[in-house]
Amino acid sequence: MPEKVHVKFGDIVAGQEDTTIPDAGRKLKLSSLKNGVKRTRDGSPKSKPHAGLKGGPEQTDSSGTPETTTGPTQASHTPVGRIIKRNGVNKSSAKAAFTETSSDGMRSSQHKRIGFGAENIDRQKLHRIVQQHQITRKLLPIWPKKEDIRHALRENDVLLINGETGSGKSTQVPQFLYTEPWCRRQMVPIHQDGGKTAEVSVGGIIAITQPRRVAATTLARRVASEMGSPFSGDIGEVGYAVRFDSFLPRGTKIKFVTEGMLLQEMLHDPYLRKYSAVIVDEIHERSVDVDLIAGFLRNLVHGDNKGRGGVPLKVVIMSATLDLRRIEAFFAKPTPASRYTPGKDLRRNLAPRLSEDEVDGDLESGHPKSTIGPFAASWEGSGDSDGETSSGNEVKSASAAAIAPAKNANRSDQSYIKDMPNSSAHLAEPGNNGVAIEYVRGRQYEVEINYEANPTPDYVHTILQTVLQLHVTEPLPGDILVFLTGQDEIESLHSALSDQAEKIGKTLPRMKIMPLYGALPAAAQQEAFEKVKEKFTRKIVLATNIAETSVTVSGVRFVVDCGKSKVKQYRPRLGMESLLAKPISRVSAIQRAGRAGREAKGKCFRIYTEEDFLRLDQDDLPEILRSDVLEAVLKMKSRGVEDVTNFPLMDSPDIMAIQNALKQLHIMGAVDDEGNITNVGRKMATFPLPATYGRVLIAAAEPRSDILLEAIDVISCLTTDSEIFNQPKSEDDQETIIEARKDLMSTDGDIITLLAVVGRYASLPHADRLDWCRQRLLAPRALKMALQIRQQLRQICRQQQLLLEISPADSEHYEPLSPEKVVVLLKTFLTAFAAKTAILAPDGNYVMAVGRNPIAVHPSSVLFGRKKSEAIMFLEHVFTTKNYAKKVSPVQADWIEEALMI
DNA sequence: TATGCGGGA
Repeated sequence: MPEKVHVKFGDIVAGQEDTTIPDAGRKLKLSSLKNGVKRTRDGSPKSKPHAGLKGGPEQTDSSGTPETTTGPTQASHTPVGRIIKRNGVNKSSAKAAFTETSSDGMRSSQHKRIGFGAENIDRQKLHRIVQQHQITRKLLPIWPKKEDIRHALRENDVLLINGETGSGKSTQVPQFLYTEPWCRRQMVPIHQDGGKTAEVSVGGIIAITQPRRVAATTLARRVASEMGSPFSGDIGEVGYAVRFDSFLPRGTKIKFVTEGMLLQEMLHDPYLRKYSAVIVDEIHERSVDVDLIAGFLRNLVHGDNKGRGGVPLKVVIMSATLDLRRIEAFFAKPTPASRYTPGKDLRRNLAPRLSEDEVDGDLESGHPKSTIGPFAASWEGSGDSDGETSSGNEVKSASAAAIAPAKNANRSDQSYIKDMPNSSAHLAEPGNNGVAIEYVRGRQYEVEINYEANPTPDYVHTILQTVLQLHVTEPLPGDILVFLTGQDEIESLHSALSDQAEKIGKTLPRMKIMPLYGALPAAAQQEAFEKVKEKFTRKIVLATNIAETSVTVSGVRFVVDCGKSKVKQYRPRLGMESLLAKPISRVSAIQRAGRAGREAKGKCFRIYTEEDFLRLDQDDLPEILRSDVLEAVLKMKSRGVEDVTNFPLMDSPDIMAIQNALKQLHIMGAVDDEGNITNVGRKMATFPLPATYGRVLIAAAEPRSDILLEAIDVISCLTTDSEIFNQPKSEDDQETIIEARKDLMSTDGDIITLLAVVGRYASLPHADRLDWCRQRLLAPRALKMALQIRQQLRQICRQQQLLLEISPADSEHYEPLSPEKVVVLLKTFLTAFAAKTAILAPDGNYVMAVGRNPIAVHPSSVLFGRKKSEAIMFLEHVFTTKNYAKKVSPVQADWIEEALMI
């Protein structure tokens, strides 16, 4: 057997660090304290009976329903302290809940319960729960950093925290900070237009952003429990806000939000006056939204804060990977030595990407093999390699971090750091740039890394062998998680493994093979995440990237990594996106391997060579460099950015991509000839929709069209996160589906078909809807969501005065759209999609009206395989095996001409 | 003529 190399995950990540950590200066900055206006303090909490901890052992009050609100008004605009009326109980009698603060968060969280004054029983139970939490909280790696983190933010406005998985940063950092003096709500004078001055409330809440809804809600619940703050009722200190769902009790001090939700709030509150601090969690995932948030926060920190009455906004950036230097440079106080020029100084240094051939290469043997890796040096350099015992306090002090890199021999990592722009300038003046940094070790069991000896020609086949070998040789417990690129690979490996499973001897455990990808129904996904119930059975999860970042797949001790994933890539020249399998980044490979060490020691099998690994890019390309930036540009413009090319972004898109976006926005009437945002553009941005769909709604509301309700119906269907039409898996399925949906599929294309589906569905009594869906093999959950979105969009349209106050209820008589109205609706879509059209060429293929690229109707369209019309409009297109048009409708060539003229 | 990596408002 080949030699194995034992690598601890923290070590790999930590090993990339090769420089000293600037120590936060010890000078006390008084400015932020001086500004502090005396706190409005209400020491007499109004007590009102309410429920105990939701989910707790005893729920004493059954009268209160969960305080979870629905609908956009409350979700996005509810100011804290607003009186929310529910269950017919007016809660206005309760006074503003300002909590006692003390220098010790623990003590205060125990005695300051608001609303529990009269209920000794509740108070005692909560007290016990909080005490129990204290024991586990103190064991978290981040706990000993508590005072350092508080200190850092008293002296600096920006703090970067590098906290690995399991460090406890997401739950603990807000709790460390909410009792800080700078976190108090203040009434400050703000000068307004016309020379008037108004008293405005600033601060009092800490926002913490999450990339995913599930993270925002579950973290809020967890933190509420740790603080003894109720998760139902009208008073509490911890809340959350995600689309369609928010819980914001009066007295909220810590608020978990999705990134998109914070951006939405910035439309109405560009200075984030509600907040004393914004904590950006998981910034390393680098979504477009988080990049925009980082830019806005940088402006708020370094720009004028007159809009906040001079009250500084504290910013905490948290990341699980160590590429903090660029972020530090980004947030550093502008000085002559380190002037930040958007899109120039921070160009990322990318290693050339491996081509498909280089990664696959050719190969004879498919046997897993291990080699000595470059990461043998451990974080501390010695000891502490036992994962079982290392789950205690593993806090990395800043000074120790300076030692570790010397032991790390990886040249490629070092050169990556060395070439990092701006790094040396800032390291020369530690602690002087207004940015503090803390490093916290994570909790991660040891994971042994194995590589292929030689490149594999067919990794699905090699993975099959590897999985079978693992199953035969490794004892239970120990589930296997396989990373593949897409549904097709998952299905083919699934069937190959199933064939083999039947041949396996009775003495071996059974194999429970579970696919896991986004298009699967939620229940099937959930099953893959859960522990396997059957005895003497090994779970083998075949997953896409979905398993890399979201919820932990429990039970996994073995990871098999194909080394690739499908990535979206925008091509500014063609104005379209492709979706192709590409080699993953090193960070991503490390993340995948880490999935084996969440519960115990684990092993990772990389189905590529170590040389391949070393040639991978360090980081993934951030999404903003891979996407059509039309959305991002509109978001900037609508939030007050006049010159988008000078907006500070950690990574600036290609200038051509920005120009394309501006051009498109101009065609849609979202920006005027000078590039300033128009009223149409502002309205577009208020919709929780792609900009194009927002444009369609505005066009639909015009009197000459008068087709807004229908457009809302269609767009509601288009923006559900799961497909309404379950896709056939076999040819037999295909036949039955066509038969079952005969009454719905329209020759007028996918738009009209969706309109018919949601119209029919909504007209049914609730009791009949499920059966109706089943008979037609439609996804009931998706349709339910469509109606929810429809409701939200109708409400926004009413607010925007696009829709009259009265609008039909859900249940109504369904009537198919008249042929005249069909034309109107399709032409309405053309106002935003004129460029996404194709004309039938003489050879019988479609070519795009703009650019003349060939394009084919995607098999998921109702128009697939039907007689071709003279032209088509499509709402989506993607380049995979070839250029495909999705969500297709037949149009006339002269309609396109007309639309392009305007 | 033959098919959708993953998030989010």
